[in-house]
Amino acid sequence: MKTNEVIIVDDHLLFARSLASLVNSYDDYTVKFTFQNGSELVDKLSAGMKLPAIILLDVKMPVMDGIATMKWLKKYQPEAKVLALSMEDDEQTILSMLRNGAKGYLLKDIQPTLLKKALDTVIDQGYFHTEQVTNTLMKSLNHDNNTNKEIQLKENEIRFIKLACEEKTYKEIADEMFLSPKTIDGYRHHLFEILGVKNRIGLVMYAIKHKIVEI
Amino acid sequence: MKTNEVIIVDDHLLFARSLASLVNSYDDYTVKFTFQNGSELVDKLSAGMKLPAIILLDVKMPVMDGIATMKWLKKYQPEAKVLALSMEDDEQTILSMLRNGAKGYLLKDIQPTLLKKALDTVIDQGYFHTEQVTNTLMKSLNHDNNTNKEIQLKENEIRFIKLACEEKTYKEIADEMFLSPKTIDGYRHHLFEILGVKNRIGLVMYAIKHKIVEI
DNA sequence: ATAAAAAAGGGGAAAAACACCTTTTTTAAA
DNA sequence: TTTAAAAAAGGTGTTTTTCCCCTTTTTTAT
Repeated sequence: MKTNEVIIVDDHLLFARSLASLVNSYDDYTVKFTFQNGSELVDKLSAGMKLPAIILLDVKMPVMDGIATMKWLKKYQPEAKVLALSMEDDEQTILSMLRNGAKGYLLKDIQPTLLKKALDTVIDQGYFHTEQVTNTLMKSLNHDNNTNKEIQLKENEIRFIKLACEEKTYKEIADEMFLSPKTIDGYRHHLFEILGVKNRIGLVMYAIKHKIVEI
Repeated sequence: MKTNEVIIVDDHLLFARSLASLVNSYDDYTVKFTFQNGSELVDKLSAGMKLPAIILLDVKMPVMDGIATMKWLKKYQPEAKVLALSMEDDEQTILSMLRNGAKGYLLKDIQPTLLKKALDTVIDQGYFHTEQVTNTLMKSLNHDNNTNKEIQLKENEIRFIKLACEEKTYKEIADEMFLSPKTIDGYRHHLFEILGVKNRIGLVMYAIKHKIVEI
């Protein structure tokens, strides 16, 4: 039987190493490499490394995270079969990974046997989704409003949001951004509208939920 | 050579299982149990199970998290040797675990070989601390102010903070808590003072940092 | 060239922040 | 067990910030 090559990308070395030994214990899978972040993977692929059968990709990583990695893969290696593997179970993250082509999304609290099944199913059918993740997605689809549709924020808007999460007045933010307070007021108003929030508190909560600011 | 019993407490089954096989590969350590949360551990200890040589305890868990578990152990099983094992690297969490008696705090991105060293050192010397964690603690000690000293919030203050993280006016919060807006203003003022924040934004950020509100 | 957006601004209402000040309730100590 | 101190709750009013509506100018893109 031919063995399927697996690459693990996870900054938690302890986990990555442990996971590797688990995967290696399956006799039709072999871990070829473990990388600590997306950019190590991208470097190797850019240097001509051939795609493995499956990439197990963590979402939350420093340097180049799961979503950034998926975006790169979607563009330059769309054939890559990626299983996202993460403890982040928020809609936004899951949606983002799947939108960018992940073949499945496993939460790290799954039963170990499920990993084997996921690997097999991705090899056979090209995708694998747990009930848990499917439920999350369904919930998000039936969400009263459309919290979906990726909102693309401008550079200045992001700068503004970050400052709005600090204990600053809009006047101070305006000074720091070398803009008129009225322009800041415009940013504020526009963001309230497109993000569907009512006040600065809502803006801050949005920023945190969507990881625009790190806590 | 006698083998040291280890118990792993971690809700991420995949990780727990993988970690167990890693620990079992050391010939002087044996994983006796893996539990999914603190309360499973507490149940077994309450039922008379004897303490293992070392407990590897995750911090972020549903049901009964690491800090709650440490508090229980401190009270009822102060002899327990616990190594906290977590990806949370924020001061507050680390401090809280160590204050409650953890013998060490390992971040999940450590080199796998360091785990063995940590286990050995805890057995031999009773504690083990990485440079990384020591640095975090030092930084917190030298922190301009005293962000330390666990602040004990009252029930009503916590209720208020949670509502303050929603897009509500103080008037609405007062109504919801059946209190005068002026009492709410008192809470606000008092919290600003004891938490060292300047405005409601600061309060919200504090609440999130200290996990008073879930996001 | 023209439309769309970003930036800047005026004026005003509402909410938040702040400053004192009073009464009641709880807690701790004499 | 009274008394002092501290915490909780409420009152009135001022200043500052936030929020909202609407207009003009400047920049950007088609």
